[in-house]
Amino acid sequence: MQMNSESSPMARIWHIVAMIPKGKVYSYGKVADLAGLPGRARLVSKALRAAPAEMDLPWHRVINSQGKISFAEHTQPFIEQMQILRTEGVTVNRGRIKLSDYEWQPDIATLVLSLPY
DNA sequence: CAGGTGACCTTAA
DNA sequence: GTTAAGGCCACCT
Repeated sequence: MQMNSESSPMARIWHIVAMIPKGKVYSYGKVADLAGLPGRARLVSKALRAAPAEMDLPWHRVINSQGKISFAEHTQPFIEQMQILRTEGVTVNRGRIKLSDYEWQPDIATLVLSLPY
């Protein structure tokens, strides 16, 4: 999906989230950074809520900077996110994920080629 | 316009 | 390992 430099902030966020590989996770803040929106992590959560279901965006791979699922524990969304991550091979304990094991390490070259110039 | 609220982040203790 | 404060920004009362 190639985009021009006029793509909306939300579209750029979706684009980055779609690049997170199965079995990996990435934080709201870092997604915002790669989308060219430093300091706007909250916009990422908004974008995930607003994403059309048909996009099949891997929203579950986005967690907070402390390596935890951001939904409140024991809530339905929390449980759902944890279950999906586990089916992808991610170990989750009490909503915590070890970033040293599962954080996405984006490839700069690939990234540059897929972003607007 | 003035708060309050979030699927947030960094820093400092 | 925590938590608290301050910052942040889009939205809603």
